[in-house]
Amino acid sequence: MDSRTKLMLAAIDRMAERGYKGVSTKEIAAAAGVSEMTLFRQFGSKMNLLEKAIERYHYAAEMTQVFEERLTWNLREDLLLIGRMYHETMDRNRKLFLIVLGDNELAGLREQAQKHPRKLLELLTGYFTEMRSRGKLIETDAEAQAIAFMWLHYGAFLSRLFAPSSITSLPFSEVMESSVELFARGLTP
Amino acid sequence: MDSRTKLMLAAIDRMAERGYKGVSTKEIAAAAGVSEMTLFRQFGSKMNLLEKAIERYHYAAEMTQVFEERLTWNLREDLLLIGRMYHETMDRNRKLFLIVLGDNELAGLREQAQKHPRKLLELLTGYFTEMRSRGKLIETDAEAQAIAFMWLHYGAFLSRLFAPSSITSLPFSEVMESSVELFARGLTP
DNA sequence: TTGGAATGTTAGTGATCACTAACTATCTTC
DNA sequence: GAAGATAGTTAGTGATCACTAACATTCCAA
Repeated sequence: MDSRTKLMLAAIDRMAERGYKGVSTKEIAAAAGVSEMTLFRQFGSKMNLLEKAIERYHYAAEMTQVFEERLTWNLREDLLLIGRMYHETMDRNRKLFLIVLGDNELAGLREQAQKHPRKLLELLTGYFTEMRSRGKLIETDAEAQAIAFMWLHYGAFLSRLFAPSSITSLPFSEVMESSVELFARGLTP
Repeated sequence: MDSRTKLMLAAIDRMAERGYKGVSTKEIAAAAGVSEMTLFRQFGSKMNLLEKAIERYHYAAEMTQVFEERLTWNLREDLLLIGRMYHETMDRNRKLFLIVLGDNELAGLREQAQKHPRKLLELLTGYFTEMRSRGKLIETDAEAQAIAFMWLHYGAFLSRLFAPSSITSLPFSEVMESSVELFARGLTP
C-alpha cells in the first residue's frame, strides 16, 4: 500500500470520528505511518487530501442495473430489494457522510456524497410510475411517494449514524419489513 | 438584554453556521458586542457557554398535552397534527441540532436535543396501540410503525437541514400529505 | 456620594495549527 | 553505480486558539 493510499484511508478514518477540523495533519500522517511532509508533498493541503480521498473512496453503486435487471414487479419484493440496496450504498459511504455532514464548510463536497440518493429517487419515481401503468399501484403522486420512501430510509440511516445506541430496542430489520408492508398496503389498489 | 443572553444567542448563531470548532471565543464576544473577558467571566469556558445555551434555549415542546387534548381518533387528522408538531419542535431547535450533530465530541449534549423525539415515539406507539384496540388500525407492530413514521419525518427534517436546496422540486407540504395518506391507507383495516 | 459589581482594555500565556525549507536516506531502474 | 524519484528528519514559519492577569472604567443601588 503506497503512501497516498495510507494517507487517504487514515484521513477518512480519523475525520469520520472527530471531524475535519478535529484532526491535524500531523495526526493523520502518524496514523498512516508516514511523515507529515509526505502528506504535503503528495496532496499539497489538508483540504485536497480530503477531496482526493472522497473522489477515490466514494462507493459508486450501480443502481440503474439493479432496476433494469432484478425487479420482479412485486411491490413487496422490490421495495425490500431497493431498501436494502439503499442501505448498503449508504453504509459503504458511511464515513464519508459523517465527514461532509459534520462540517458546514464542506458543503461543496456533499454534492458527491448525495449523488446516489438523487439517482435513486429518480429511478424509484420511474418505478412507481411504471407500476401504476401496470395497474399495480393506486393513483398517487409517484414522486411524492418516492420521496417519502427515501426520507424514511434516510432517517433510518442517519439515526443510526448519529446515535449508535438506538432510540428503540427493535431490530433494524423488523422496522424495515414493517415499513415495506406499510408501503405495500398503502399503495396497492 | 444582558451580557449572558447576548453571548448565548451569538454562540448559537455562529456555531450553527460554522460548527463548535469553527467559531472562536473572540468572534462570539465580538458578535455579542461584548468583550472576550466577559465571556470567560460569565461562563468560564467555551464548552460551558454552549452547554448553558443549550440548556436555556432548547425548546421544550409540550407534546403530552397535545396527545391528551387534541386528538380526534381520525387517523388522517391525527397523523397530520402529529407530523406538524414534530416539525415545529424540530424547527425551533434547528440550530441546536446543527451544532450537536456537527461535532462528534458533542455527543454528550445530543441527549438533550433528542429528548423530544424519544418522547414522541413513546406517545405515538401508545396512540397506535389505542387505535388498534378501537378497531381503527390493522394488526401490526405499533412500535415499528411509530418508528417508521418518526424516521420518515426525521429524514425529511434532516434533508432540509443539511441540503437547503432540496433534492426535489415538490413542496414539502405535498410530500407530507402524501405520507399521511400512505400511513392512513396502509394502517387502516 | 460611595461601594461594589459588572464590564472593558491590554497584553500576554503556552499550545496547536497548516504548511515550508533544507538536507539526508533509501529505493528502483537503466 | 549513477540518476532520479520517493521518503524521512529537523527545525521552523506565522497564525490562531482558549484562556488569564492586572488594571481601568462605568453604572446602579443604598
